[in-house]
Amino acid sequence: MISSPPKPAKPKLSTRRRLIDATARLFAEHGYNGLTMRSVAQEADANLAAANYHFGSKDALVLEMLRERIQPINKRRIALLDEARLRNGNVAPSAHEIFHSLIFPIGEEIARSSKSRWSLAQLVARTFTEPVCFIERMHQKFFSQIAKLYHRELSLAFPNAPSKEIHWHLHLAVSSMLGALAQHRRLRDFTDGVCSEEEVGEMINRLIHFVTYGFIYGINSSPTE
Amino acid sequence: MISSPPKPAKPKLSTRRRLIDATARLFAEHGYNGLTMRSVAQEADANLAAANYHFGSKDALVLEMLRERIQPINKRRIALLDEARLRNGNVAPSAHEIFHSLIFPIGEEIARSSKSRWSLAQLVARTFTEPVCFIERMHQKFFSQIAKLYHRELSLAFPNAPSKEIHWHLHLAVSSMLGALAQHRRLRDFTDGVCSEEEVGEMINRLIHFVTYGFIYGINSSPTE
DNA sequence: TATTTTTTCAAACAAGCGTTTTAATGATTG
DNA sequence: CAATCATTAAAACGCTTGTTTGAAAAAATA
Repeated sequence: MISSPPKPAKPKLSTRRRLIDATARLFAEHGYNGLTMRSVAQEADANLAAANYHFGSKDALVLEMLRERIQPINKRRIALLDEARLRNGNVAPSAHEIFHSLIFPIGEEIARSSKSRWSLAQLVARTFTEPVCFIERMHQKFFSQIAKLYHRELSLAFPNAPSKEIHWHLHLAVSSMLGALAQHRRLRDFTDGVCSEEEVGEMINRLIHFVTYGFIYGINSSPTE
Repeated sequence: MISSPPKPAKPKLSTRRRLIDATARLFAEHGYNGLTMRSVAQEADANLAAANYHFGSKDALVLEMLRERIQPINKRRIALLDEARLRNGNVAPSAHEIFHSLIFPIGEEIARSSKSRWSLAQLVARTFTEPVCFIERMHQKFFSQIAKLYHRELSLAFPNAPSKEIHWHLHLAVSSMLGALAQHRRLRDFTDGVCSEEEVGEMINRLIHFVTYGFIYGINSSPTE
């Protein structure tokens, strides 16, 4: 009457897919040490040995999950930067456009995954907090080149600012972004119930402005004091 | 000839003291799950059972360590706020004074503990990242009242700003502070070796300005997108 | 349909976990 | 000195961890 006969309305994704998604949820919630192969198997409704069969080890499983989540965001960042450059007639994007391209894609991704909205926020934040060695190396691989790209872009937007000051304030901007994402789920508690975690879009918009102003006015008054 | 006879130049702190300090180091580096009673005992040069004897459980040990580290910082914050209020003749402190009082004490504490400088930075950051329930409750106890204090203070400094916007931007400011502290040890990597983790004072100063500007200009352009 | 390959499953492995226990030590007090 | 206390020490307790194993099931290929 409702569901089609061949498949019971729930196609049930592949075991591999379910394992990765479960890993993302559990890694975001409990971190690397708190994530256990048994919890992954249970969350993914799979056998304990399945994860080791498909990925070889816990490390490889988490690494693959991170790669899958991070790469599209970085691609979107570069796309937004290119858009802005094109829109301005190949002139350097403004600070606001630059930080928009840096922060907005994460907001998009958080909003896209309607289930447990702030899961990705937690995940990204964890990536920067977890001290595990292979994650640090992975960071080096995934974020060092895009960090250089943004430094280059900001140098064009602020031709009079010393390179070191751009480094300093880009670091502060990225740190603010990660901190805001990491703290987002505590928003309600922290604001005494006034602000809600549901308003992801509001948060991202305010964050972009906050970071942009901090950067612009911070870099123009940096050597003094 | 050099050392006084009664004590062998190294007084060797009490077991309790060594256990707490070791807990701080290991908790900062590995988080709650990564911290093991065995590693604490080894780091503190104490017996495995000593921690359970002195504190009762792993939870109680970590809680006591956190309390000992956090309370003096919050007291210093309130003292700096009172100083500023007094200096201005009981007039509300400025945004810069407010955020100075919020952020500077952590910088002081980080600089004071010369050994492994960014240990406290990591520790404070972990406190906000770790999802363990008892830490969340502890946060509620230690930071909810001081958050209300800062909201009140900022309401006086920005009498025309809606309360909700102050909540939003105070949240962003605190998140930025924590993010910057958490990311501080990655400063060198992130800035391609240009900025060094040794310059804690520079970092704190720039952070205070960054956050102050982000708050001031963010809150004055908040409802309009 | 028969055969090969891929995937699942339950069980077991050694290692590490927080905690408890019991005995031995050290210091303090009578 | 004797006795009471606080502290340390080593060993063991269940329990959970990541990983491996070998057989069963399913899917794919011929």
